[in-house]
Amino acid sequence: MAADMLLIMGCTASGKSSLAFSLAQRLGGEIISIDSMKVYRRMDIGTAKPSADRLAAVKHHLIDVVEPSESFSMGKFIELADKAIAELQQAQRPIIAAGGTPMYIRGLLEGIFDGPGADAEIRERIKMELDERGPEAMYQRLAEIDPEAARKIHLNDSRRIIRALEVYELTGKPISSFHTHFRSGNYRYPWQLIGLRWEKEIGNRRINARVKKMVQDGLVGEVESLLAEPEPLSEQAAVALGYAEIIEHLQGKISLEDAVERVKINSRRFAKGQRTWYRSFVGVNWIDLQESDTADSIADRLIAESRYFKGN
RNA sequence: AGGUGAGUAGCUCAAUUGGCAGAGCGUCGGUCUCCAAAACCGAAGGUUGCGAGUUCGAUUCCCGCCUCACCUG
Repeated sequence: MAADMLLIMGCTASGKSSLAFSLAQRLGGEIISIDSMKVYRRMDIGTAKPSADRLAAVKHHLIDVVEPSESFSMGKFIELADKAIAELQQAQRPIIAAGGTPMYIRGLLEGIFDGPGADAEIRERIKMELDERGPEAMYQRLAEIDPEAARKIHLNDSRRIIRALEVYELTGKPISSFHTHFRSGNYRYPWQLIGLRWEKEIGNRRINARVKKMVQDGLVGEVESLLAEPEPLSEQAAVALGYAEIIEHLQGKISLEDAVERVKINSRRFAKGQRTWYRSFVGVNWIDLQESDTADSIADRLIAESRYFKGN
């Protein structure tokens, strides 16, 4: 019988990581992080990475896999996650995937289209052309080569226009011809999907408390030392929540107080986006959390409900 | 106490010579297939501090009051 596969989703600061840790300990499993920012080394405090103790106690995959100066993508994530899953399945070990990057979750669940990955060089060139000639011209070009994609992409959405043109340049085929599955509800692995959710007011309070603690734990110092590294931060790492705002502060653009406030607001916005994504996932068992709940108590409860753990 | 300035959306502020009260941010909803903690789209939200006056019509002009900030004593 295949090993258990659990996937935990939830908004930022909902307690996913702690639950994953408790479950992994109890089940003797390993954790796969589904997080576009915890992949960066030395970005620990602001990404709410598990503590060194926890990382030592339970094997975590997809954490600290790239330098802050490197770029990362959903494609790389899926490649690495698939590899880790294959190894764990081979070893018959329970897999607990947990994380809050919704698009990565979707990609892990349903896969991405079988086409070309990101090409920074081409992307950069198209972007320059867009800046020069304006979005209308690029949108017009897209409409000619791929009317279907043009219908779905807004004129102002230059990010997706660029990506569509990039794929066309790389393959000679419209990006819409690659789009097949995604949001199909057909999952590539037999996951048990678990969602953690708080009443919104409580969730916001948890976010504020977490941000406050990050600052107390030395977020500013962490950002300072990242900026002092010889290699500059990659575009992605530099826009990470909690980092972008502190960078602005360190550049003298805003006060620390304002920066921290922005981190809170942006975290709330992020949580809102996560909620929107999660509504579209099929088959999630949502747990409505109470303030008396702890990661351990929920883990115990889940394990007691044997429906989640056929394999043990 | 006197002087000056300001009170307009949850917040910061716009609104030609009086002429349908707007923006940014936030909030809410949505999109999302190799940058996604990104990017983009949409919506709601106002007794213009209170009261009276002039006027066809007042956020705008006149009068009184309240609140806040700064200055002077």
